[in-house]
Amino acid sequence: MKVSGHRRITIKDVASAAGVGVATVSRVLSGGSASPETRERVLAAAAQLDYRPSALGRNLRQRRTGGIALLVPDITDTFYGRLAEGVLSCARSAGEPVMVGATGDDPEQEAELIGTFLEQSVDRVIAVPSGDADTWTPALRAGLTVVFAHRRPPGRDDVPAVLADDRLGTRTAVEYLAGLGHRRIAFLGGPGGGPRLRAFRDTLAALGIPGDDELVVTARAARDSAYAAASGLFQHRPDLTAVVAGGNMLGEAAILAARELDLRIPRDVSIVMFDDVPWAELCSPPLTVIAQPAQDIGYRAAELVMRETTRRTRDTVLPTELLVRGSCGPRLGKP
Amino acid sequence: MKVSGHRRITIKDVASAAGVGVATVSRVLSGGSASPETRERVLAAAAQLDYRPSALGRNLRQRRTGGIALLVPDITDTFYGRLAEGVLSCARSAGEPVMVGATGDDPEQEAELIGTFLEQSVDRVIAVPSGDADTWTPALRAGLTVVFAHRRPPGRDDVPAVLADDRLGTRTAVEYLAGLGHRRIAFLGGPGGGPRLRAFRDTLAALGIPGDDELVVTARAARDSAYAAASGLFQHRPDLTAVVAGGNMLGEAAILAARELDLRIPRDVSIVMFDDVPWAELCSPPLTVIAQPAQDIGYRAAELVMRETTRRTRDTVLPTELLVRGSCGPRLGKP
DNA sequence: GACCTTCATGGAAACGATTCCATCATAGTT
DNA sequence: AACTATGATGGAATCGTTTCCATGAAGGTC
Repeated sequence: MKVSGHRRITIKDVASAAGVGVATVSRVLSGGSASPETRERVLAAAAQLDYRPSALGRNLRQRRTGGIALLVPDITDTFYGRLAEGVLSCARSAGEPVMVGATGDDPEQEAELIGTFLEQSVDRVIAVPSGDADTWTPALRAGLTVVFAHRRPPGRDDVPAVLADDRLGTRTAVEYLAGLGHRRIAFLGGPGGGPRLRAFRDTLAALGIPGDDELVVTARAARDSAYAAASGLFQHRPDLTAVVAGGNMLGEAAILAARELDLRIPRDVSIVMFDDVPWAELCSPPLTVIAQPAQDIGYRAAELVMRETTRRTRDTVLPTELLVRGSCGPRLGKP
Repeated sequence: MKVSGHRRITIKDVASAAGVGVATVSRVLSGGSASPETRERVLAAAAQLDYRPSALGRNLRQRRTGGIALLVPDITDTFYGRLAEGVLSCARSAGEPVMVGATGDDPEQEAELIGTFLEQSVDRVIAVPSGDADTWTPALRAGLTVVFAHRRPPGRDDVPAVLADDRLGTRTAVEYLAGLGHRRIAFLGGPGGGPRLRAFRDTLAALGIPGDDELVVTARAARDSAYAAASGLFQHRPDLTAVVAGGNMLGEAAILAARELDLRIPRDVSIVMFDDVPWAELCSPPLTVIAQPAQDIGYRAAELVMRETTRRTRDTVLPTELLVRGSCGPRLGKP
């Protein structure tokens, strides 16, 4: 007695319903050659039975899943949310499923997630990497196609990346602040902010403003760490007049910390934040930001990883834009 | 000549390296019985070869993937971001991969994504549903375990859900506003806001405040639709003195629209928003909100869907909390 | 010593697709 | 008419696991 409840309908069922062999069904369904008449019969049978090919069987045979994995530090961060949306929308149009993992900016968790993906025979990964170059060696050796988004581990130049133009973005921001008369400009960075930090220092140097390592602070990924870093910065260096925040969580922390210490924006301190977020306009004053095309980064990365011909591709660098709103003002005379 | 580049290491390799049969290897690795001595040999061989069982083979044989799929309207929305984070963190501790899909609040896309998941033999789905009860019939008939999060399609009471206490949250907010003297209170809702809207009307009725259908507006999921709805509300009904926004995007739209029309908050109009977001404190005035445990909703839903015994479970309802900040004030005399 | 139970073990059959290859019919060429 | 080229077709192998089942050894009981 068969429980006829919900046995999955397989290609065999379709084959016998259409009175043909399984090979023929497979061929028809994947666009191979078949006589018009047979094709008709097969399609009718498939439709009638509501047949859905099992990805499991296909993947095993082809030893690939076609699936895309996405690794971000924190899906809660709107920047990564937008990036993910870009990936999702590109994958959707290709009908491919996307696995998402959050690493918490922890190389160990990242490695673990890569392991999971490898086990699942995922064959394409888009990652905002947290680990170093070695973390990615196993993945590459296993032959999966990797594209980095938003940043890359130092030294992993054999993997293509889709990046915002951090260098120019930072320079524009610093030049803008310098143009307003600021000299004591702080940089509040997060994990993986190397290129921005370098650009920050280079720009200061180019402008003839002496560097000052105490004006550079790096926070860990968490919100409280960002707040602590910002607060410490303001307290230790009351002479600073401007801050460049290297991400929306850092900007948020800077505003909160400034408010806590009764520093008015932009009168007492000017703030430029990386990443345009919806609430930047809601803030008072509205925040001057360096907008990054987060969604586009995700979309391009997905396109790239699906092309599969990623060996030796030049990096894709997308433009940023300084949106001047109200959080920066001229340096007022603190003698 | 073997290209020894990167052929995947299979259970056969381990078996022959350990000098045992494949069945024994499988048994050892999945905790079956084996003599201590054999177990040792197998484990050693597996470790030495860096063997990773292929999920493909296992899944096919077992006709299940163990994977979890997550369906949200918009991964860009921080509420869903936090919800996703909850799901991800629960799944991570179980070592299970998570597929994520964004429906854009479109039943058609939702149905399509469900189809993709079915094809992938996903067997657990957590969804913030957009479609109606029928959209979910195919999924259920195919035997997959579904848990709804945040809301449920009307009439789908056979599927367990993890929800915030919308009813009480709404009531608390409306009572708070009424306590401040407000009588013309508007409700700005989004897709799937049925329960909240009902609670809104019920509470008004209980307080003896006459309902007014023109004070209830429903927007589509997109940002511009939210803005249009909010703006229209303020323009058509200059007599309203308070707004309950049914989500963070709607709250954002309300603030923007109010500002555009030179309505001051809370002097001219009081605003309570569903969902506590980081920027609520950054706003000026800081926003009074009804906080929802978004991450917890996701986590609980994941726990539930992994228990698999979801048939006939009571809904999980999590508490909300009114956080009074500065966006609500007493009704000022407009005679 | 005969018998039964218990246990470790490995061969082989699934799982559901794709794809190689042999077969056969048909049409085209000489 | 014989032969070849072409194209449709289905059987069977394959992918990497798990799991059923048969086998045989070891140990216990009468």
